[in-house]
Amino acid sequence: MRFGIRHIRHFTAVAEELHFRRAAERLNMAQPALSRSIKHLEGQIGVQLLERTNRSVSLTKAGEVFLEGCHSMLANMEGAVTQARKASIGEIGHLVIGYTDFAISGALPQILQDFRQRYPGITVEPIHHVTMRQLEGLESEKLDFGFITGPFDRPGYHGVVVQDDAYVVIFYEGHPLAKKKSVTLSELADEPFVLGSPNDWQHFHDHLNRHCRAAGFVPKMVQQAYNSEGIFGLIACEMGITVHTECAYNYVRKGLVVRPIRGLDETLKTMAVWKDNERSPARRVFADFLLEQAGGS
Amino acid sequence: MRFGIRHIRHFTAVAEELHFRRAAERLNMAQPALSRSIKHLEGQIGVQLLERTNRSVSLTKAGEVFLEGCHSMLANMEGAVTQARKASIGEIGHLVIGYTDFAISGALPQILQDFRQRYPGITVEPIHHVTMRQLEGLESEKLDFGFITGPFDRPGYHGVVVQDDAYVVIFYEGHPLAKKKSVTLSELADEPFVLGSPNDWQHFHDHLNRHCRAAGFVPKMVQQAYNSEGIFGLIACEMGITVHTECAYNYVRKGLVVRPIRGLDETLKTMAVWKDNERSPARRVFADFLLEQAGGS
DNA sequence: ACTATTGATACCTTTTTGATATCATGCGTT
DNA sequence: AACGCATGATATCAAAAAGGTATCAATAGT
Repeated sequence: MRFGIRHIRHFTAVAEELHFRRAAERLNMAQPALSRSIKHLEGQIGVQLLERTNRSVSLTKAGEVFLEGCHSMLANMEGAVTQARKASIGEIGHLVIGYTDFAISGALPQILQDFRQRYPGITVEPIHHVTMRQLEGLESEKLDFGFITGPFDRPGYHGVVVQDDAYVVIFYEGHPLAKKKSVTLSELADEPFVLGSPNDWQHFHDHLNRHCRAAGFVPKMVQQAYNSEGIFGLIACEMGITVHTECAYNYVRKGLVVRPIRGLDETLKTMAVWKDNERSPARRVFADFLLEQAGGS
Repeated sequence: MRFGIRHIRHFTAVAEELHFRRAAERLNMAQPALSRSIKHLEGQIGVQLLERTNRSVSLTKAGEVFLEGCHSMLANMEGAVTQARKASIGEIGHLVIGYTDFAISGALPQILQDFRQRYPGITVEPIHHVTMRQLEGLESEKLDFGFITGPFDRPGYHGVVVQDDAYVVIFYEGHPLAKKKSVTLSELADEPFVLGSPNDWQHFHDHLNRHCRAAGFVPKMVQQAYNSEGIFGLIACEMGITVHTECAYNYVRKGLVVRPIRGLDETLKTMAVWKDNERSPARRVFADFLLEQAGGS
């Protein structure tokens, strides 16, 4: 079966015009070459596709069948080329994106929504992981992007802050301090804390411990949970209080009270981070999108 | 986009081997030619498909996407060629087949069933028409085959008898003659007849009238119907009797009695007829099948 | 630094494709 | 019946595409 796309184009033209000369004109070539081309094609597939009398041309049954095949083949080819071109400029692709509790409670949903609207050809696959696991995923190329708890700066990586949340305290209703409009960290020195498990929330623990140490105490953890929902649940049971970030305003359950922390200027930064990779145009597109969002706002 | 199937084959080989020399071996060609071929392809679609370091080859995202396209394209092409070949030898196709009441009550169902089992690639589309309409359909190529009431012999046409049915009389239960094991035509001379409408049943009428005339009478038609079912229904209402063929044994309703006609050696022949047509391999296949069936039995 | 491996390049040959001129056939017209 | 016109086929030559051989350049492993 030695024939090319050229032959297929020729055949479809003749099959559609049912006229060699007109078909040849349409193909910008001379009629004899076309005759030979068709004959070659027929020879290669071993089937007569056209019935020629000296006055007219008509398709054989096999020709009809083959014509259909030709059409889908040509469409298929155009499609493959178009898709490949789109893939090369990052108009289609797939991104695996890690996120933390803070990211999904904050800026990430809006970012992904905007991005998907602007680049509908790029599918995103968000996966929940704590910061450390995300960094491993990025290193091993299992993740394209991480939305992690900052700060973060590592050679070969890029990052942009997408969230810059002030810390807040979360009380159950009826807690004595809940009556105040705001509290200071040192007021919490003797409170029992409900916190994320140290393994999974390592970054947050580090930040919290640092701030508390600055305020002159070490937080007493009385309960731990595996995610924000769990923490809020335990607080609702009045087992303790916690420090979280202002993104909690969006998600905290009934029966809980959120209060700003007076005198703590530190914030918890959530960053989008990624490794450059020439092989993934979609990744560059998303990176550019993130930088543009950060620069624009 | 000037590239051929050749290029696609080359690319898939390299993409699968991720190695130019091995791919070239697989394609039975030299490595430099392959390198150039791929480069040409990339140039034509304007996208880099392969990432080459001097030590290894890998697919770009665009390459991955295009590879998928190549696979379906190749499959598509193989399929088109195979289908065309099958169509040319009549292994796939479509046949429009006319039939009369006598044919569908007799041999046709078994014939079609056997044929479809043997040539599953050929679809059949049976259409009910009286003999005259079928002959028109054959002439205008709207029908591939007719199953008509014979005899029939016309230049350019072929035919084979598929059914050779003796005539029978159909009485309602309680009719005086129904008590006899058999009757002669002349015994029916004064009976009221229920018959198919002359327009639609022209052939049958001609035969019946001829036989009755030979027996010395003209049948008195008191009711007409448009098909066998209708005739049988009217007889069940005791509006008259009819002459039909022995295929009625298969279908006649309760309350009716079928009796052979003594002394009438004539039969009603149902024939499959068709025009030769070089352009329809499926038609020749079915014709051969019919002739084989007729010859074998 | 040396070797082996890998893809790229240069140069030539073969194959494929196309253009021009011309032929053969059959239909419609005179 | 003869002629002309339209149509596809054939012959021949030229150009383009594709392939082969020899060789180069880069690099990983020793």
